[in-house]
Amino acid sequence: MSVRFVDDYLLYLLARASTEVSGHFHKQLKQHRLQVSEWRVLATLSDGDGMTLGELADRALQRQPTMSKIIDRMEGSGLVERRQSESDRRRVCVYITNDGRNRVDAALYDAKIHEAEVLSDYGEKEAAVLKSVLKSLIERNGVPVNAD
Amino acid sequence: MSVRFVDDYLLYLLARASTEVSGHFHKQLKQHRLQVSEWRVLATLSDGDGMTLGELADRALQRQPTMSKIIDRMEGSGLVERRQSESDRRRVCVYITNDGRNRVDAALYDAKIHEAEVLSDYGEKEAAVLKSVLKSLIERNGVPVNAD
DNA sequence: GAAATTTATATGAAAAGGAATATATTTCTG
DNA sequence: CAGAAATATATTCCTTTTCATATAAATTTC
Repeated sequence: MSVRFVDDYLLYLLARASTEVSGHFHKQLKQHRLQVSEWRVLATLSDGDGMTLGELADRALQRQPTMSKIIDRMEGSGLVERRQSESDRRRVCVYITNDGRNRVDAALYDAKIHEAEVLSDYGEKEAAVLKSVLKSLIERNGVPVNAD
Repeated sequence: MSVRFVDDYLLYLLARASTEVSGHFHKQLKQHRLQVSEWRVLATLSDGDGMTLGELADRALQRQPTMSKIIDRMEGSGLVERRQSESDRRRVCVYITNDGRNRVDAALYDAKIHEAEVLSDYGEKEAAVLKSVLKSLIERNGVPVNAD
């Protein structure tokens, strides 16, 4: 019973764990009529409005041109709105609308429950260690995201 | 300095860690002229040919119709080939060609170096714990993948 | 301070992905 | 064993993403 390469390969384990764990929640998102990318935008904005489009792209794990189009759609469906920055007119900041706020609040509620369910398989300390290792992987391998 | 929701949200940490850690390697893949999905197919097949298209889709984190198209492309570029199963003619098994084998071997070489680099930030024990937690997340949240 | 460079976002064409469904084969049921 | 149900893959149509590049504003350089 040999172990396949991928079954012990870190990048695969990360990708697969992310996919599997997210799977259930992504189904719930459909009940909120939210796409995964829309959810990520709203969740990212949920506790800090007015982020630039570029920063939003980084945080929501999308490329900049993709984010432009995601915001196009979300603006069209009334979830967010663009406002040009006054200090730097190249920049476009994105804000949640009241509608968007209501939608994301409902989804956030489910997200927290789901996360608690996933983590209920582990002890409190174990969960903390998992998160902290993930954060360190992000820090050490990612582009720094503006440490303010 | 409040902590944003997403910055401590397990699903986000998983997705982000996966994206960031894989980022560097995915750039290397370009030098091998391999797409991420192609790499995943080849890596999955690399130590066990002749998997059905459906099983391959599960393991390579793709949906079945998507995998049909990926295999179309890869067959076109000579990386793999389809063979109909004799015992069950609905099934299509996928095999690496010699060309595909050479390409994946080169990429596997880089993958192992890259993984070692990422893990070099951690102790041997710490790395083992990380992988084992990821495996348990996969097991507990995923559809069982045929425990043979 | 004008030209060159850099930075931020948008756009267009092409590739890839997704949902629903068609097709073919096998298995189950009475 | 015939018909129904289930399973495996392919296909169609449509949406989303990507790559390359355009546009516009700010910053740097001389």
